[in-house]
Amino acid sequence: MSDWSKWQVLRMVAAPGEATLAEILDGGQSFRWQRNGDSVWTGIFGHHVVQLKLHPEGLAWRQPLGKPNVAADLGLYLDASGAQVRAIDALPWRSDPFLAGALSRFPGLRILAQTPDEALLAFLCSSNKQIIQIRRMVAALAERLGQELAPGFHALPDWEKLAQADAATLKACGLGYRAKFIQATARELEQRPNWAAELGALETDALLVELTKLPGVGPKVAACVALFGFGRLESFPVDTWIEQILVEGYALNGWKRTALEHFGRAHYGASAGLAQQFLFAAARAQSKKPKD
DNA sequence: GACCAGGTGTCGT
DNA sequence: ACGACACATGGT
Repeated sequence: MSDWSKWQVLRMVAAPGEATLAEILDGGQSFRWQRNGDSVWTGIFGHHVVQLKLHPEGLAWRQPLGKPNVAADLGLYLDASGAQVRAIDALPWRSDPFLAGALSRFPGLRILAQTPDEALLAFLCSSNKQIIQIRRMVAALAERLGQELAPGFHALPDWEKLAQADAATLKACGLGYRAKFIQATARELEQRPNWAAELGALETDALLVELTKLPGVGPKVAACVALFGFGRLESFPVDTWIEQILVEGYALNGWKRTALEHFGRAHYGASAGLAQQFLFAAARAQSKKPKD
């Protein structure tokens, strides 16, 4: 265990409450956060280790002693300035009661500003897995191959490290058949240390095309990497949850995933990905309730 | 033991 | 282009 700094306050526009904070940190966009006993969250973003807890004006945070101050980076990561509040207001909730219902359930919900590398590695692990299992795979990769940032806390490994990892190590991370996708993508990207900047210069549709060329990256993973890693709020990932909730909410029986992705981007517009995050949260909350 | 999991790649038609 | 199936592993 580390020694921690004093708690400090990060002021936030649209500060989240307890349920929304849980959805932000453990709702399937990032897989690097864990809830400790007393509603304290411990997580890693970039090369920073942080603890968070609720605060009326935003969030309280602290970090291991002796590290560069994370306040500025944390504010960007959590969109403390509330840029996404305006993007949410631009969604068509005034004419769409179904969307309005989802938005009202999780006030303060937002997209975290992960790095492209983190989003790509995590969502390469995501296919055909539950969120808790993805988190364990990512944690295992960090622990075995990532740089130690503070006692017991590891950054994610870079692509070079992943490309060089032996099969036994990857197998021990519980990746299953995803191990070969991760290694193949790592071997491409270790040759392209500037890949994120290169792809980041592209328009979103071109970005999606390029991401899909990587082994193990199909339409859904590409959309997640664009949304969560490159901050493309118009990107609209369609997974089993979104498929189900769109079909039910808009009576789109028989629509396939590519068609639903087009529907989402056309109907929700420039911040369709944000709408997606609220719908995803609402769908999962619904399924946890007892059956009616 | 069967079924499913924030899908993708590969094969049939 | 569309549908079915295999894929590794573990259980919100």
